[in-house]
Amino acid sequence: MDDGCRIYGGSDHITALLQHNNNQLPCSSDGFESLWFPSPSPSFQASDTMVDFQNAQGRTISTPDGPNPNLRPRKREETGDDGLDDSSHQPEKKRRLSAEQVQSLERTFEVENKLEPERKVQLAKELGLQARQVGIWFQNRRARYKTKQLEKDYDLLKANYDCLQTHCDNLIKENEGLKDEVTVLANMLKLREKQTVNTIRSEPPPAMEESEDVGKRVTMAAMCKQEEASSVKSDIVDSESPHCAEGNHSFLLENEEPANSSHIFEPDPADFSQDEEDQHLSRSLLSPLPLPPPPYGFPKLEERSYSAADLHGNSGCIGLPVDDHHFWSCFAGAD
DNA sequence: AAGGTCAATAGGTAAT
DNA sequence: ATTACCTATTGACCTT
Repeated sequence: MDDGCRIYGGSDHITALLQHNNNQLPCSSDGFESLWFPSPSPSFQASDTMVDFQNAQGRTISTPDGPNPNLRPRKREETGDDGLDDSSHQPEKKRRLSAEQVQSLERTFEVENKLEPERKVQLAKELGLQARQVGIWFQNRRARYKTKQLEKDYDLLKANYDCLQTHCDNLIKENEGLKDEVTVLANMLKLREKQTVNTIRSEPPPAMEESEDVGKRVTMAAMCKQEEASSVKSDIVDSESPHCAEGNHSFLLENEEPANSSHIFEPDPADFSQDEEDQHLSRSLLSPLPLPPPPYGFPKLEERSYSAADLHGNSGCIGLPVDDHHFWSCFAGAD
């Protein structure tokens, strides 16, 4: 917002009105119903924390909040347009609220981050402030809280991202290791096949006729092929099972019996449970994470439901469905 | 003097 | 149209 926005078209009019016609005050029907002018108020507890906008005219106008000795006229109840040009009176002096006032406001904010109009007026009376000041304080306080919360959310998301990144890297490494293992085992099988063929060739059966001999050889070669195929297949399957980590590949190399497919594909309860685990993990990793809304679409305070507990920092899984809390709980340490 | 904090302002939006 | 709220911003004050 540049200074150009601060050229008050309406306020110039009002200022001129005040300066040139002391007895003509803006009435409430023109949208300036909250206008008032400073004057000492018996009920007001003077405080050096108050903003002092002593008006030169020293006039008073009644408002729903009563005469305000501190503040410049405003168009709207809480944050509306200013009714006066700054250049028309003394320079504004901002004063901070006293520690007691802030303390009380903070206490109230912990209970209710938004105030009912009646409560606002009551609190203002208690603290010797204008209701509008209380409203502005709550407004700014909500903004501060939201900023802080955004920072927290960002830190949490970043920690979650880093965690997932690490997990992903580990999986990639593990996958590469398993691929290497498959390659090594496949090469070993090829070597073994060659050795088998050489053995058959070097030991021809003595009492076998030529045609019978050829037939046998073809059959044996076929069996070898079948064995090779089964072994490789089972190896790949097993590499994805827990047996892989237990080093059971040696079974395939040491066992002289042909590969038994019924054994290889025998359903193993452990495999099932592992599959379920893997599938669950895959779902967790592949499905879109239940991320909180992006910053540009940050939910309104009402939507976020700023409860008292929330205000105390219990919002570890902000915006997440309850079901997702289990998943996110693995990052609990990140907070 | 620079940078941070905070009360206050300006303008926009949604609900009524 | 009014109202309450939000966001961005200003400007006074304070701390370093």
